[in-house]
Amino acid sequence: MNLNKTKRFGVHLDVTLKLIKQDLLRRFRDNGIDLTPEQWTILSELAGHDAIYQRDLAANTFKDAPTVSRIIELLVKRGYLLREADEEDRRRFLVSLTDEGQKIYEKSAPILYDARTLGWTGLGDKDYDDLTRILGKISSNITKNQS
Amino acid sequence: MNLNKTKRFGVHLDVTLKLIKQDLLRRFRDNGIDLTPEQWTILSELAGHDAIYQRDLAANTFKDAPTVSRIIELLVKRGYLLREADEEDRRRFLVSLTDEGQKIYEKSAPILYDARTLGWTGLGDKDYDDLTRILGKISSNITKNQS
DNA sequence: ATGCAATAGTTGTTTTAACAAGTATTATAT
DNA sequence: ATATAATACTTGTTAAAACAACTATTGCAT
Repeated sequence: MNLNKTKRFGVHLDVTLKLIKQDLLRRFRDNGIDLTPEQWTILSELAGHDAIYQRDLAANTFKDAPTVSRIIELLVKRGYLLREADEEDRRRFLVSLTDEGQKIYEKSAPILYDARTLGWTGLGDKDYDDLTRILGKISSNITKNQS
Repeated sequence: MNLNKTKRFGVHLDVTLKLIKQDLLRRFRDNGIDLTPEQWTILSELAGHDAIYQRDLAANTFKDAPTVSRIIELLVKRGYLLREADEEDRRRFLVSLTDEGQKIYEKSAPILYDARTLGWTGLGDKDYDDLTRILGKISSNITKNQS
């Protein structure tokens, strides 16, 4: 029951993630790209594929349905995404990149590259393995306990 | 310029932190505690001290002034915090826990303990050192580059 | 001593996220 | 075959965060 003896991993993650997102947002802005990190996540998920169901977009990006719905709505409004009803199941919507969306994705890719490269300076493959292992363990500890 | 060769550490942090916050929120809710993780951060920062300036609360929790202002407003409304003007400098406000605030903090502490303990299951001191070192390095990489 | 800059905090707007509740469509059970 | 359940998505509400713009107070320069 002594809180001081527990590992305060949440705070560390919170602070670092905040910095990462602020940094990326600033880099986008400085390069005339009007995208948030979250919007970029959706674009990058679509960049590899032809068209994706909103459902799968949500699952792949670990966002919930309402959040994905609103991000898509916003990106459609800006001309980056196309949303069309599925023929076979009219509950579903297929989402894909427009030419504009592809263009902005390609423009943003080198910025992501720079941000990641700089953020990872002084760290190696072993560190990445450790980080993903530890974060994966925390995640599975939480999700396994919930079911 | 090849994005695939960079380390995608941001996504991992994002997903894990989301799970941690969802888990904590659910635990609070299940125990009849109406607090968000962010509100808890403010309470816990105050728990050790007599009274703190909003300015320092913001710095210590890595939140910006408007965010802290609104969280405090909310917690004052619920009777957990006291906000009073500083005598010497009337721009400043001193924030402190009320008895109710102290009570809810003490009620939430064991929940934090449980959440942290479970989240860290199967991980050790060396892992914690690695995690904090890696996250600290990423943070300093970003902040040093900005100045 | 006055003007100007700096500091502390608030307010407005937008985005993301969580949650609850809603609609529309499809699947399933009896 | 029809009622019910499940699925896909939307809408409303609240909170947190980022940013810009604002008020009020204090510090500083000349």
